[in-house]
Amino acid sequence: ESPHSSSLLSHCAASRCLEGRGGAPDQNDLTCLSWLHQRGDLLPLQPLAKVTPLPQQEPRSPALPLPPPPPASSKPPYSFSSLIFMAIEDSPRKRLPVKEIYDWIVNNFPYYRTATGGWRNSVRHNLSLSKSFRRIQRDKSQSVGKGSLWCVCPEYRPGLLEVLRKTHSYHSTNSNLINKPAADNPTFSENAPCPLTPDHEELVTMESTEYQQDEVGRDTEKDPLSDSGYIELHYYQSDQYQYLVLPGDTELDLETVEILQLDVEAQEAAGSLLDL
DNA sequence: TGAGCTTTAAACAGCG
DNA sequence: CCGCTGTTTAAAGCTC
Repeated sequence: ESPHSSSLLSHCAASRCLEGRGGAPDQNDLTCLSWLHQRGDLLPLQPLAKVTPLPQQEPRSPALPLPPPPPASSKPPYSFSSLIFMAIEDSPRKRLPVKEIYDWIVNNFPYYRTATGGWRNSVRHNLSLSKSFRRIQRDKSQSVGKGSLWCVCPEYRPGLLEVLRKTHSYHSTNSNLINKPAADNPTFSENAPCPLTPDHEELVTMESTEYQQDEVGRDTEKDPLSDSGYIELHYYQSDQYQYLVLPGDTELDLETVEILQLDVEAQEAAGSLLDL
Protein backbone atom coordinates (compact mmCIF):
# COMPACT_ATOMS: atom_id res chain seq x y z
CA GLU A 1 0.00 0.00 0.00
CA SER A 2 1.38 3.29 -1.02
CA PRO A 3 1.63 6.11 1.44
CA HIS A 4 1.82 8.54 -1.44
CA SER A 5 -1.00 10.53 -2.77
CA SER A 6 -1.18 11.55 -6.37
CA SER A 7 -3.72 14.15 -5.48
CA LEU A 8 -0.91 16.22 -4.09
CA LEU A 9 0.49 16.44 -7.54
CA SER A 10 -2.63 17.96 -8.86
CA HIS A 11 -2.05 20.97 -6.72
CA CYS A 12 1.70 20.93 -6.46
CA ALA A 13 2.52 20.42 -10.10
CA ALA A 14 -0.24 22.59 -11.37
CA SER A 15 0.65 25.45 -9.15
CA ARG A 16 4.31 25.15 -9.98
CA CYS A 17 3.64 25.02 -13.64
CA LEU A 18 1.40 27.99 -13.49
CA GLU A 19 3.88 30.04 -11.59
CA GLY A 20 4.92 33.08 -13.48
CA ARG A 21 2.27 32.53 -16.05
CA GLY A 22 0.03 35.38 -15.26
CA GLY A 23 -2.50 36.86 -17.57
CA ALA A 24 -5.65 35.53 -19.10
CA PRO A 25 -5.27 33.38 -22.16
CA ASP A 26 -6.25 34.89 -25.42
CA GLN A 27 -8.28 32.43 -27.39
CA ASN A 28 -7.03 33.87 -30.62
CA ASP A 29 -3.44 33.79 -29.63
CA LEU A 30 -0.98 31.00 -29.09
CA THR A 31 -1.52 31.41 -25.42
CA CYS A 32 -4.77 29.59 -25.86
CA LEU A 33 -2.52 26.55 -25.58
CA SER A 34 -2.06 27.47 -21.99
CA TRP A 35 -4.65 24.83 -21.16
CA LEU A 36 -1.79 22.43 -21.50
CA HIS A 37 -0.27 23.94 -18.43
CA GLN A 38 -3.38 23.70 -16.34
CA ARG A 39 -3.00 20.12 -15.40
CA GLY A 40 -4.60 20.39 -12.04
CA ASP A 41 -7.82 19.12 -13.49
CA LEU A 42 -6.19 16.61 -15.76
CA LEU A 43 -4.73 14.36 -13.16
CA PRO A 44 -6.66 11.96 -10.99
CA LEU A 45 -8.10 13.77 -8.05
CA GLN A 46 -8.26 10.75 -5.84
CA PRO A 47 -5.23 8.97 -4.48
CA LEU A 48 -4.32 5.86 -6.34
CA ALA A 49 -4.81 2.74 -4.35
CA LYS A 50 -1.54 1.03 -4.97
CA VAL A 51 1.89 1.35 -6.42
CA THR A 52 3.11 -0.64 -9.35
CA PRO A 53 5.55 -3.41 -8.60
CA LEU A 54 8.58 -3.49 -10.78
CA PRO A 55 8.29 -6.02 -13.58
CA GLN A 56 10.41 -9.05 -12.79
CA GLN A 57 13.51 -7.13 -12.00
CA GLU A 58 16.80 -8.86 -11.97
CA PRO A 59 18.22 -8.67 -8.48
CA ARG A 60 21.06 -6.23 -8.56
CA SER A 61 23.79 -5.60 -6.15
CA PRO A 62 23.85 -2.10 -4.68
CA ALA A 63 27.51 -2.06 -5.55
CA LEU A 64 26.76 -2.03 -9.26
CA PRO A 65 27.48 1.49 -10.39
CA LEU A 66 25.13 1.66 -13.34
CA PRO A 67 21.44 0.84 -13.45
CA PRO A 68 20.10 -1.08 -16.41
CA PRO A 69 19.09 1.06 -19.36
CA PRO A 70 15.55 2.29 -18.88
CA PRO A 71 12.91 1.15 -21.33
CA ALA A 72 12.32 3.26 -24.37
CA SER A 73 9.66 5.91 -24.23
CA SER A 74 6.23 4.97 -25.34
CA LYS A 75 4.70 6.51 -28.36
CA PRO A 76 3.21 9.93 -27.76
CA PRO A 77 -0.57 10.03 -28.02
CA TYR A 78 -0.51 12.90 -30.47
CA SER A 79 -1.24 12.38 -34.14
CA PHE A 80 1.32 13.43 -36.71
CA SER A 81 -0.89 16.35 -37.59
CA SER A 82 -0.74 17.51 -33.99
CA LEU A 83 2.99 17.03 -33.82
CA ILE A 84 3.53 18.98 -37.02
CA PHE A 85 1.18 21.65 -35.80
CA MET A 86 3.02 22.05 -32.53
CA ALA A 87 6.38 22.12 -34.27
CA ILE A 88 5.34 24.85 -36.66
CA GLU A 89 3.61 26.87 -33.96
CA ASP A 90 6.71 26.63 -31.86
CA SER A 91 8.86 28.19 -34.52
CA PRO A 92 9.54 31.93 -34.45
CA ARG A 93 8.21 32.56 -37.93
CA LYS A 94 5.47 29.93 -37.80
CA ARG A 95 7.01 28.11 -40.71
CA LEU A 96 9.48 25.26 -40.87
CA PRO A 97 11.20 23.06 -43.40
CA VAL A 98 10.43 19.40 -43.04
CA LYS A 99 13.88 18.72 -41.65
CA GLU A 100 13.28 21.07 -38.73
CA ILE A 101 9.89 19.52 -38.13
CA TYR A 102 11.67 16.20 -37.75
CA ASP A 103 14.16 17.80 -35.38
CA TRP A 104 11.47 19.37 -33.28
CA ILE A 105 9.62 16.10 -32.90
CA VAL A 106 12.78 14.23 -32.01
CA ASN A 107 13.81 16.87 -29.52
CA ASN A 108 10.43 16.99 -27.84
CA PHE A 109 9.40 13.35 -27.93
CA PRO A 110 12.24 10.94 -27.14
CA TYR A 111 10.26 8.09 -28.59
CA TYR A 112 11.16 9.24 -32.06
CA ARG A 113 14.87 9.26 -31.33
CA THR A 114 14.90 5.52 -31.55
CA ALA A 115 11.87 4.92 -33.68
CA THR A 116 12.42 3.53 -37.13
CA GLY A 117 12.52 5.99 -39.97
CA GLY A 118 9.03 5.32 -41.20
CA TRP A 119 7.60 8.10 -39.10
CA ARG A 120 9.39 10.68 -41.22
CA ASN A 121 7.60 9.30 -44.20
CA SER A 122 4.39 9.71 -42.24
CA VAL A 123 5.24 13.30 -41.46
CA ARG A 124 5.79 14.09 -45.12
CA HIS A 125 2.68 12.16 -46.02
CA ASN A 126 0.71 14.24 -43.55
CA LEU A 127 2.12 17.51 -44.80
CA SER A 128 1.25 16.64 -48.35
CA LEU A 129 -2.15 15.21 -47.73
CA SER A 130 -3.52 17.35 -44.94
CA LYS A 131 -5.35 20.50 -45.85
CA SER A 132 -4.17 21.96 -42.58
CA PHE A 133 -0.66 22.61 -43.83
CA ARG A 134 0.50 24.71 -46.69
CA ARG A 135 3.77 24.70 -48.54
CA ILE A 136 5.53 27.99 -49.15
CA GLN A 137 8.53 28.62 -51.29
CA ARG A 138 11.67 29.59 -49.50
CA ASP A 139 13.18 32.94 -50.05
CA LYS A 140 15.84 31.92 -52.53
CA SER A 141 17.98 34.89 -51.69
CA GLN A 142 18.65 33.80 -48.13
CA SER A 143 17.60 30.21 -47.85
CA VAL A 144 19.96 27.42 -47.13
CA GLY A 145 18.90 23.83 -47.55
CA LYS A 146 16.51 21.89 -49.64
CA GLY A 147 12.77 21.89 -49.84
CA SER A 148 10.02 24.30 -49.00
CA LEU A 149 8.74 25.78 -45.79
CA TRP A 150 5.53 24.54 -44.25
CA CYS A 151 3.00 26.58 -42.36
CA VAL A 152 -0.38 26.08 -40.74
CA CYS A 153 -3.39 27.26 -42.67
CA PRO A 154 -5.10 29.78 -40.38
CA GLU A 155 -8.55 28.45 -41.15
CA TYR A 156 -7.58 25.01 -39.88
CA ARG A 157 -5.75 26.19 -36.80
CA PRO A 158 -8.77 26.13 -34.45
CA GLY A 159 -9.49 22.57 -35.48
CA LEU A 160 -5.92 21.51 -34.85
CA LEU A 161 -6.04 23.12 -31.45
CA GLU A 162 -9.23 21.31 -30.63
CA VAL A 163 -7.76 17.97 -31.63
CA LEU A 164 -4.76 18.71 -29.45
CA ARG A 165 -7.01 19.55 -26.54
CA LYS A 166 -9.08 16.43 -26.90
CA THR A 167 -6.06 14.20 -27.24
CA HIS A 168 -4.47 15.68 -24.21
CA SER A 169 -7.59 15.49 -22.12
CA TYR A 170 -8.35 11.95 -23.15
CA HIS A 171 -4.90 10.62 -22.41
CA SER A 172 -4.70 12.40 -19.11
CA THR A 173 -7.76 10.65 -17.77
CA ASN A 174 -7.84 7.36 -19.63
CA SER A 175 -7.55 4.54 -17.15
CA ASN A 176 -5.88 2.36 -19.73
CA LEU A 177 -2.78 4.37 -19.18
CA ILE A 178 -2.84 3.54 -15.54
CA ASN A 179 -2.99 -0.11 -16.33
CA LYS A 180 -0.16 -0.06 -18.77
CA PRO A 181 2.79 -2.19 -17.70
CA ALA A 182 5.62 -0.31 -16.11
CA ALA A 183 7.99 -1.61 -18.75
CA ASP A 184 6.22 0.59 -21.21
CA ASN A 185 6.39 3.58 -18.99
CA PRO A 186 7.65 6.62 -20.85
CA THR A 187 9.00 8.32 -17.82
CA PHE A 188 12.18 6.37 -17.96
CA SER A 189 13.27 7.26 -21.39
CA GLU A 190 16.50 6.14 -22.88
CA ASN A 191 18.10 9.48 -22.28
CA ALA A 192 16.97 9.73 -18.72
CA PRO A 193 19.90 8.40 -16.72
CA CYS A 194 22.24 11.07 -15.57
CA PRO A 195 24.27 11.67 -12.49
CA LEU A 196 22.52 13.26 -9.59
CA THR A 197 24.13 16.61 -9.15
CA PRO A 198 24.31 18.51 -5.89
CA ASP A 199 21.76 20.92 -7.26
CA HIS A 200 19.42 18.07 -7.88
CA GLU A 201 19.97 16.74 -4.42
CA GLU A 202 18.79 19.98 -2.94
CA LEU A 203 15.47 19.57 -4.60
CA VAL A 204 14.82 16.07 -3.39
CA THR A 205 13.01 15.30 -0.22
CA MET A 206 13.48 11.78 1.05
CA GLU A 207 10.91 11.17 3.70
CA SER A 208 10.54 7.48 3.25
CA THR A 209 13.02 5.32 5.04
CA GLU A 210 12.19 2.67 2.52
CA TYR A 211 14.07 4.64 -0.05
CA GLN A 212 17.04 5.15 2.14
CA GLN A 213 17.29 1.55 3.11
CA ASP A 214 16.26 -0.26 0.00
CA GLU A 215 17.26 2.05 -2.72
CA VAL A 216 19.29 0.14 -5.26
CA GLY A 217 19.29 2.50 -8.14
CA ARG A 218 18.74 6.16 -8.54
CA ASP A 219 18.29 8.06 -11.69
CA THR A 220 17.04 11.43 -12.54
CA GLU A 221 15.26 12.60 -15.55
CA LYS A 222 15.73 16.18 -16.44
CA ASP A 223 12.34 17.68 -16.66
CA PRO A 224 11.87 18.99 -20.15
CA LEU A 225 10.31 21.98 -18.53
CA SER A 226 13.22 22.68 -16.29
CA ASP A 227 14.70 25.14 -18.69
CA SER A 228 11.63 27.24 -18.30
CA GLY A 229 11.77 27.14 -14.55
CA TYR A 230 9.14 24.55 -13.96
CA ILE A 231 9.65 21.34 -12.09
CA GLU A 232 12.46 18.90 -11.78
CA LEU A 233 11.66 15.20 -11.97
CA HIS A 234 13.56 12.59 -10.04
CA TYR A 235 13.33 8.93 -10.55
CA TYR A 236 13.91 6.64 -7.62
CA GLN A 237 13.92 2.94 -7.82
CA SER A 238 13.78 0.60 -4.88
CA ASP A 239 13.59 -3.16 -4.81
CA GLN A 240 9.86 -3.08 -5.09
CA TYR A 241 8.79 0.25 -6.37
CA GLN A 242 9.67 3.00 -8.70
CA TYR A 243 8.85 6.50 -7.69
CA LEU A 244 8.94 9.91 -9.12
CA VAL A 245 9.92 12.51 -6.62
CA LEU A 246 9.05 16.12 -7.07
CA PRO A 247 10.53 19.07 -5.25
CA GLY A 248 9.05 19.36 -1.82
CA ASP A 249 7.47 16.29 -0.38
CA THR A 250 5.30 15.12 -3.21
CA GLU A 251 6.04 11.64 -4.38
CA LEU A 252 4.36 9.70 -7.11
CA ASP A 253 3.99 6.07 -7.90
CA LEU A 254 4.39 4.82 -11.41
CA GLU A 255 0.73 4.95 -12.19
CA THR A 256 0.67 8.62 -11.59
CA VAL A 257 3.96 9.09 -13.32
CA GLU A 258 2.48 7.66 -16.48
CA ILE A 259 -0.12 10.34 -16.52
CA LEU A 260 2.27 13.03 -15.48
CA GLN A 261 4.74 12.16 -18.18
CA LEU A 262 2.16 12.47 -20.91
CA ASP A 263 1.24 15.79 -19.50
CA VAL A 264 4.84 16.87 -19.35
CA GLU A 265 5.30 15.93 -22.97
CA ALA A 266 2.36 18.04 -23.92
CA GLN A 267 3.55 20.90 -21.85
CA GLU A 268 7.01 20.71 -23.20
CA ALA A 269 5.64 20.59 -26.68
CA ALA A 270 3.63 23.70 -26.21
CA GLY A 271 5.56 25.31 -23.40
CA SER A 272 7.68 27.68 -25.39
CA LEU A 273 4.65 28.87 -27.24
CA LEU A 274 3.55 30.54 -24.10
CA ASP A 275 6.62 32.70 -24.03
CA LEU A 276 5.90 34.23 -27.37
C1' DT B 1 -21.44 -2.03 -39.27
C1' DG B 2 -19.57 1.48 -42.02
C1' DA B 3 -17.52 5.97 -42.91
C1' DG B 4 -13.84 8.70 -41.96
C1' DC B 5 -9.46 9.39 -40.02
C1' DT B 6 -4.71 7.95 -38.96
C1' DT B 7 -0.72 5.34 -39.57
C1' DT B 8 2.45 2.78 -42.17
C1' DA B 9 4.64 1.30 -46.23
C1' DA B 10 6.03 1.86 -50.73
C1' DA B 11 6.84 3.71 -55.39
C1' DC B 12 8.20 7.41 -57.93
C1' DA B 13 9.82 11.99 -59.63
C1' DG B 14 12.35 16.23 -58.92
C1' DC B 15 16.09 18.67 -57.00
C1' DG B 16 20.68 19.93 -55.05
C1' DC C 1 24.79 8.83 -58.18
C1' DC C 2 22.93 9.70 -53.66
C1' DG C 3 20.05 11.50 -50.31
C1' DC C 4 16.33 14.45 -49.30
C1' DT C 5 11.88 16.26 -50.43
C1' DG C 6 7.22 15.96 -51.99
C1' DT C 7 3.30 13.42 -54.07
C1' DT C 8 0.48 9.63 -54.54
C1' DT C 9 -1.58 5.10 -53.77
C1' DA C 10 -2.76 1.28 -50.97
C1' DA C 11 -3.79 -1.20 -46.98
C1' DA C 12 -4.54 -1.91 -42.20
C1' DG C 13 -6.04 -0.25 -37.78
C1' DC C 14 -8.69 2.73 -35.02
C1' DT C 15 -12.53 5.87 -33.61
C1' DC C 16 -17.01 7.48 -33.63
